[in-house]
Formats: sequence, structure tokens, C-alpha cells
Amino acid sequence: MTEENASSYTVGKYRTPDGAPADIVIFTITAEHTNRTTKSLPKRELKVLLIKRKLWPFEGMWALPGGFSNDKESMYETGRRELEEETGVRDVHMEYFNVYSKPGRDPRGWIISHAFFALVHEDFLAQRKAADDAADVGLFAVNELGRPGLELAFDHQQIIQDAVEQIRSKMLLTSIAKEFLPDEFTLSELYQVIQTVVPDFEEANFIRKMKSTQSRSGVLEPVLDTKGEPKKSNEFSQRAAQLYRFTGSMPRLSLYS
Amino acid sequence: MTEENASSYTVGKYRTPDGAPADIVIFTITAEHTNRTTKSLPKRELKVLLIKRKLWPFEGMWALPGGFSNDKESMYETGRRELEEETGVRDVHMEYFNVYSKPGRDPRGWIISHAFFALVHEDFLAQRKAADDAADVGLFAVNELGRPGLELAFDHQQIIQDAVEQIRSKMLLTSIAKEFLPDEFTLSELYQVIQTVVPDFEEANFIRKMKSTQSRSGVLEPVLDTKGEPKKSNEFSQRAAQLYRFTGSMPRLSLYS
DNA sequence: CCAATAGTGTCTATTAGACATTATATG
DNA sequence: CATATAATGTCTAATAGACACTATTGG
Repeated sequence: MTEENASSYTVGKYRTPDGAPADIVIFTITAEHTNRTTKSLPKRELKVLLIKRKLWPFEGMWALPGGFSNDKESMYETGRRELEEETGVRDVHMEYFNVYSKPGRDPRGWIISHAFFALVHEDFLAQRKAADDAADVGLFAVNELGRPGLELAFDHQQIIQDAVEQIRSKMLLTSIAKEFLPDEFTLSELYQVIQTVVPDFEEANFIRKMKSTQSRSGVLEPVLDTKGEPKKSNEFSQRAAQLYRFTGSMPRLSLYS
Repeated sequence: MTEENASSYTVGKYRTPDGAPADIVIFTITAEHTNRTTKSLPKRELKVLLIKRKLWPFEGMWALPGGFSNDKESMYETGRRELEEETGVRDVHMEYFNVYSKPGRDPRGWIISHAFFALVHEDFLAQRKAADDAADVGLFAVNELGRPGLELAFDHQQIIQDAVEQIRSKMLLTSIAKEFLPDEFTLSELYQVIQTVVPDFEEANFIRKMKSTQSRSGVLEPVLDTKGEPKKSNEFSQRAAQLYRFTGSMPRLSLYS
């Protein structure tokens, strides 16, 4: 508290919070190459990075990575710092999405938790997992969380569920799909990533729509090679597929237009 | 802090926040009936409710209504409580949208502010303004904020700007327009409310689109009277206009469908 | 009959949606 | 030549977008 004018200021007789942490739901999409006989798309799964707690409370249980903020940084900076400490990655997509403050949520006292989600390439996390004590870091499929035998510390189950809802919504409304993709990708990869996050997403004429639709266009553009010819990839198929990239422009979606 | 196991617990030697308030951006749309010779639509304007501070810091300046959370309530409950204390209204739309924690943002110390926006009918606020010391409560057009002579306390200018962005986005993606409308409304009223919040929204064939579009339909439905006939209103026009209501169902918007 | 809102007519180009069909290249 | 992905063909109904036009009724 600064000194100036503090004479007439009457706070200080009230209880203040015991801490304000940032907790981070780190999402990644794992890709498992199953079919070895023919080229094929990998099997993808949406996963969350958790850390096994070493200290009271909830000692030995899995929890979100995170840590307390201090008075020299904003909550966003706390999130960034913790994200880097836990995964070693910077410059990835991280977004604040909610605050968790229900009385009793943390046995240590009055702890107001600020939740972020981050979207990270699988490759980045692989390093981390290998580097440290691997037993204390785990990647869990979103669907298997909360099952018997895998209860999480604090209200982290709820936080993760809320985060999943957030990225499901944003996956369809924004271009965050690119956080899970290389710069240049095929439409099947994109489709697969969308479906991995939003399981009931289904679009029969996906390829055609993404190519044609002038209104929706501007979101994606086909990649050309140095000679100006369409650039293709046959990484996932015998027949080469056109590569696309996100343009950065975003149409304004609306109920009323 | 609970006592159990606290022996091995090492927090307490760090500085803790000096307070965690909820601040609320209360939006309303005012309607001014200008034309007295003929029936016409009112002139609408998006406004924010502010309160003149009586105490240090920023004494005498306009600020968002809000107040400190306590350890017996969640931040959302703090928001609800403050909203009711300031305006007397309950059961209105209120949503959390961001946290403000930049060091130095509050001269009283380390104060982490949690920002909500609320959408309230003009009528509700009119009561409040009449009841209390009217000089301390003001409704300000969003556009006139930040002008010379109307600087706001703390970082509240920024908070309001962020809130405006939020409701602009949500106005087009969700049915929050209904928070500013009566249960039954004409399409012109709806169109006007959208434009009041999102000034560059323009849709030439708005009426036709809202009627036809089967895909988008399900959002609105025409109101029928007790005889099953289309219910119309000529409140704003000579020729009676069909009344509509929101159905509650929401199509899933998507970049990719 | 004017003003102000509430619609409808009409036209073309584009899109949606469902399904069938063809294309490519590698093991 | 089977397989897995990558498209295109085809058809109908619906929609978008622009602009002109008609409808209603109190004052």
C-alpha cells in the first residue's frame, strides 16, 4: 500500500485473499500413426497436461500446472511465467477465460484462481516430458478425466471442463485451429483437428466449401510454390493434396446476416 | 486458513493481495422519442452507468460501480451483490469477462479487479437514479467517455472499452439483444438495438432474412395472438408490424460450415 | 397526401446438401 | 489392384445481394 493519503483510507480491517494463482489448462493434440502399410492420416486426440502434486493439499493427485501471482506482475504475466516454467514454451497461444473463487475451493484458505488455457504443439511438450521427472507430468485424454481412479485436485475437473467448452466454441468461431497445425496443411488435416476438438462436427462437403465459398473465403488460401504453381503434399495420401494456410483475415460471423 | 496440515505448508511468507473487487460495467440502451408528429422509432443510445467517487483515491471522479469480495462469497456473487446494491435490480443478464491486475493500477495497493458486464433495461435504472442522490449516478454514452474533461478513475476506461468489445461480439453471436428488448418486439426494434451496439452493422434485407432463412430460423419466431392469428403492433408505425420473440434455440455458427 | 415504417417483387449469382463418381500413387 | 485420401460431377432447393416497388394509416 502506498503511503500517500492512506490516513483517510479505511481498508485493511477486512480480511484479504490468501493468494491469487494462475492455473493453466495446457491442451495439445497427439497424433498417432497407426496404419503402417499405406499412407494415412494419424489418429488424433485432445489431451491436457497435468502435474502430480507433491505437497499438501491433494498430495499425490493430478492437478493443473499453475502458481501464485506476485505484486510485480499482472495475472497474464503470471500465466505466461508458469506456462514457461512448466513446459519450457513461449510464444504459444494462451488465453484467460475464467476466475474460480467459490469459498472452500482450496483448503489453504481464501484462494482466488485465475484460469487460462494454452494450445501447444505436441512436439514442444514431448521435450519437457523427457527432460524432467516423467512420472510427475502426464498427458491425459480429455475424455478419460474424471473417471473413477482419476479424480483431480481442487476444482480442476470443473476448470478443465470449462476450458474444453471454451476451445470447442473458439475452434469453430476463430482460427485457433492453426495452433494445432503446421503453417501449411491439407484440408483433411484441418478437418481432423476440428473434429478432434469438436467431436460432433461434421461437414460432408468440407473440401468443396473451403475452396468455393467466397464469403467464407479469405480465411484460408491455397499455398503456391516458388513457380506460382499450387503446392501439394502427399504426406498423408497417395494422391497429393493441396496445401492451405490461414490468411489472418476473419469474417464477422453473425446470427443476423 | 484451515489448521489441518498447515504445519508443512509454506505459504504465508509471501505478500498476498490487498483486495479482490468486482467491478461492473452496467449497460443500458436509452430510447428518446423525438418525432412527435408521426409515429416513429425512438433514437437509441448505448450508455454506461457510472458513480462519482466520494473517497480517495480518484475522489470526485467517475468510476465503475463495484466493491470488494469477501471470503464468504464467490466473485460472481460479489458481482451480483454489487449490481443489486447499485441499481436495485436482480435477475438481469450479468457476465464475467476479464481480470485487471496490472501492478500500480490501484494506489491502494495490490488490488486485483474482476470485471463483469450487465445488461439492464433503461426503466430499471431510471428508478435508481431518481431514488438516490442523482448527482452521484450518471449514464454516459459510450462514445463520449474518455473525452477531455471526462477521464475515469483507475483503469476503468480500459475496462469499459473491453466490455464494449465483448458485447459487440456477443450481440452478433448470441441472443443478448433480448436483454435490451421487450419479450415481443418488431424486427425494426431488433435491428435498431443491434445497430445501437454495433454501429457498423448493416443488413439491407434484414426483415426478409429473419423471416425466410430456415437455417438461421429457430432463433426468432413470430408471435401469434390467442386466436392463432399473427400478432402485430403499430406502436412505432402506421402500418402494423409483426411481433417476434426469441425462441431460446441457438444455431451453432461456424467458420467451417 | 405526406411521412414513416413495413414489408414484397424480381432478378442473377452463389451456396447448401445429398450422393455418386473419378483421380492418384504406393505397397 | 486394393487402399486411403483427394477431390469433382450432378442435381435441386435455398439463399444472398441489390434495387425497385407496393402497403398501411394517423395526422
